[in-house]
Amino acid sequence: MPSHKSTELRRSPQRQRGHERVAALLEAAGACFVEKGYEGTTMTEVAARAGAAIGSLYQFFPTKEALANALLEQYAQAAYAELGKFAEPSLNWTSEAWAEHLCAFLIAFRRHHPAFVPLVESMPKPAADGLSIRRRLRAELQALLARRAPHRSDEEIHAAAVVVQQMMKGAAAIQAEPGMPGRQAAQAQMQRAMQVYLHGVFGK
Amino acid sequence: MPSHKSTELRRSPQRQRGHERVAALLEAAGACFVEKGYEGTTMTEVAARAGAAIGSLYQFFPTKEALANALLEQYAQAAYAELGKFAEPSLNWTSEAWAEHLCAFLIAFRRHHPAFVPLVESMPKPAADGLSIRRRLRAELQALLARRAPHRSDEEIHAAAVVVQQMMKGAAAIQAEPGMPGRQAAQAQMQRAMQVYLHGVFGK
Amino acid sequence: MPSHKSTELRRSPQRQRGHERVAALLEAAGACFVEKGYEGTTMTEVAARAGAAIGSLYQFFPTKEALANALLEQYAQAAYAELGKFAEPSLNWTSEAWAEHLCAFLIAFRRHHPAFVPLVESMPKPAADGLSIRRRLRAELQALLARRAPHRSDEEIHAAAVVVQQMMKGAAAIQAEPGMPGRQAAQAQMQRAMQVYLHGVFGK
Amino acid sequence: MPSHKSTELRRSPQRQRGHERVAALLEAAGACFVEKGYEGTTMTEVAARAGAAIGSLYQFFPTKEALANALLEQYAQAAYAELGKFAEPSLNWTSEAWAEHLCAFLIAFRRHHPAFVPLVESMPKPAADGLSIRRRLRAELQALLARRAPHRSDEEIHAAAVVVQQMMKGAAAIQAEPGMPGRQAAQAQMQRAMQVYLHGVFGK
DNA sequence: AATGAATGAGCCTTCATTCAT
DNA sequence: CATGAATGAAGGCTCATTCAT
Repeated sequence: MPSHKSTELRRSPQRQRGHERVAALLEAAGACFVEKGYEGTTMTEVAARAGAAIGSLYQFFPTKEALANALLEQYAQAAYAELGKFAEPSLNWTSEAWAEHLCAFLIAFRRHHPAFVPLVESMPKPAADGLSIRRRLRAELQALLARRAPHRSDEEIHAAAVVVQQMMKGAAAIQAEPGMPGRQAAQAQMQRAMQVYLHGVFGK
Repeated sequence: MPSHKSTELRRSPQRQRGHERVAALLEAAGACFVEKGYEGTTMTEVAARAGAAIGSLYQFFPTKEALANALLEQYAQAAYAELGKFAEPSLNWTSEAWAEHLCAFLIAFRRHHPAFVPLVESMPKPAADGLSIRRRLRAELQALLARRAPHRSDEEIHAAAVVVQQMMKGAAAIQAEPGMPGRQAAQAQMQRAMQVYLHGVFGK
Repeated sequence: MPSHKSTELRRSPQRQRGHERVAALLEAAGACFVEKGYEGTTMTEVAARAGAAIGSLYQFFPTKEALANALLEQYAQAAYAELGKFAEPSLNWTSEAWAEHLCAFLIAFRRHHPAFVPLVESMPKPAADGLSIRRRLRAELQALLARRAPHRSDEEIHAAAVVVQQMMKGAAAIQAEPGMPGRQAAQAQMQRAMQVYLHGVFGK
Repeated sequence: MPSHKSTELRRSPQRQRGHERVAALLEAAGACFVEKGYEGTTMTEVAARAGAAIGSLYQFFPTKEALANALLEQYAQAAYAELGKFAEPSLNWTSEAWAEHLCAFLIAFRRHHPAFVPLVESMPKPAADGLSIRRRLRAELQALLARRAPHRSDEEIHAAAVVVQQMMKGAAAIQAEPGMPGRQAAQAQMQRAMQVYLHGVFGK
């Protein structure tokens, strides 16, 4: 088996296919987790859904848990990146804008990554790897708030971040509830509650 | 109007011994669900933990799902009863008192019934029997708020109930987070957020 | 607890109830066996169907097998009695009458005791108690034929009894087949085949 | 037109090893069904008897029922093929030859596939897939008879096929009865009865 | 005698994971 | 790297039968 000089090019298409495979597998996994939850999802089904053999799946993800964590990590990166975009503009936002953007952010995030909540809720061990996603997002939130309200102590900012995060979850939960009668109104109220709260935090 | 199969006991205990057994089984189930979640809990282990044979467990609960639903129903009854006690006194409460009592209520409820959240979150089908617990509690909340703020329309009250419920969940979530640094402060802030919101609802 | 002189009368109602119980249990068992077969029938269901407690059932029938055998024995008695009625009149029957009566007999028997076939076919051990029903009926058939064709040797009569019995089963099977197109015609042909055969047996 | 679930293999073997496994499993299943009947047979035992793990068995047969149906289908194919061989030669057979061949056919079939009868008799649902084996064989018989007795109407041929099939069963039943005294003679008589009947059908 | 709770061996089936090809 | 057969521990559930009340 002679190896020419451009070995890397030779393997490139292989890597290419590898990436596609991994992407397909993660996507299939996401779909399964949404529909069946963590326990209800079988490795066999994930593989089948991605058009891959079960052996292939295990070549990339040594464990079901690893598969789930990879998905979670992917989501975390996306969330982190998205939230990071708020750094600059948020300095000038009113409390209304803050509430609006934060709520919209989590709602959109959950829509784009529908497997996130089911996975977090149904996994046996809540992602022991490093800091949990929620903790990481809270830290980011904290940094955002700190820049906007520099007169507040670290403790105050931390508490505010915690509260705001819970309210974001509330907003997202309202959004997700299927067939709720006055969802629009409730959603608006939730957002208003956050705005009022932030007003107090930012205010003189 | 026969009650739903999934909540029903296969046979209701008709002797002294039977009632004791059922109670012991439910308690054991609760403990297991807390520790392992729904899927992670084994019928065999539940039975063993209750000092009963596996067959005895199935004598009363035809299915693992039925067992979980029975537990959930029990919790629902307890929550409903507890919240009902607020009916009278809440008429004179300030918004501070409302926030305090509501937060304390859910925190205490979760402490007394630790299996509630894990069960709700990890069960495959979120308790299809009748109205879900959360919906039922929301209705109760709505009734409470309606009496306190009679000048608000039904829609406004409903939205407020939804928001308050989410904030209660937020408070409970903060309380439950293990080893969070400034939990006290965050908790206080969460409660304050609810108070401020309710103040607006109850209006001048 | 004073026992007066007429103890028997005292107990009579009890015996009466006992008989009713047994009858009800056997009937319930028959119905279950028809619908579910031997293995598919549960002692619990039999008891429930008879409006009795499971313990009651076991008071009369120590075993599921015993229950089935009791039923079978009951059927055997009925069949035996019925066939016995042919002894006198059959001496003057033509071969047509023989074929007609014999076919009609088994068909009627199966209609009146629908559990018979399912039970015989689905029981693990084909009723080891004494001679099997089929063997007993064959003996009776043999006796009947022997009186009608005294010029035939025992061996000939035995073979004829075997053949006739199989043809009776054939006729009954045809009758039982649900929704067969030309059942009437097939039935008639089966009967005719038996008649032709018997004609040969009886013939000079 | 996807074939019925109950007969289908969960996955068809795609490698050498797979085919061997399936064959071994079917054979083991046959042996078990003969000895214990459908209900009495354990999947575990089938697997063990085939020298396979329980998981391997389920890799190919998703259900105990599917396993039994696969076996039945295999038998049906064999019977069909065998009976098909009669097409040509049977045109010149005498009624004696017909009776002899037909009886011999079923007897040989049952000897070669001893699981057939126990399976048919002890399965809960008599093989709902497509036409039952018996119905299929009857159709084949009908075709055979139609060619030999073209002067008979369809109705007559159908009835004859039904009757002949029952007599074949009778012959096989006699053959199968263990330790019957004059089996040879009875067998001969059964065959003779069929011959006489066919003589009438064929005769002008 | 009647009742119904108790028992536990055993059944069918699933599924994460491994490994030979 | 891909493939798919192999593995077997474990889980949910059934049911004939026993026994205390």
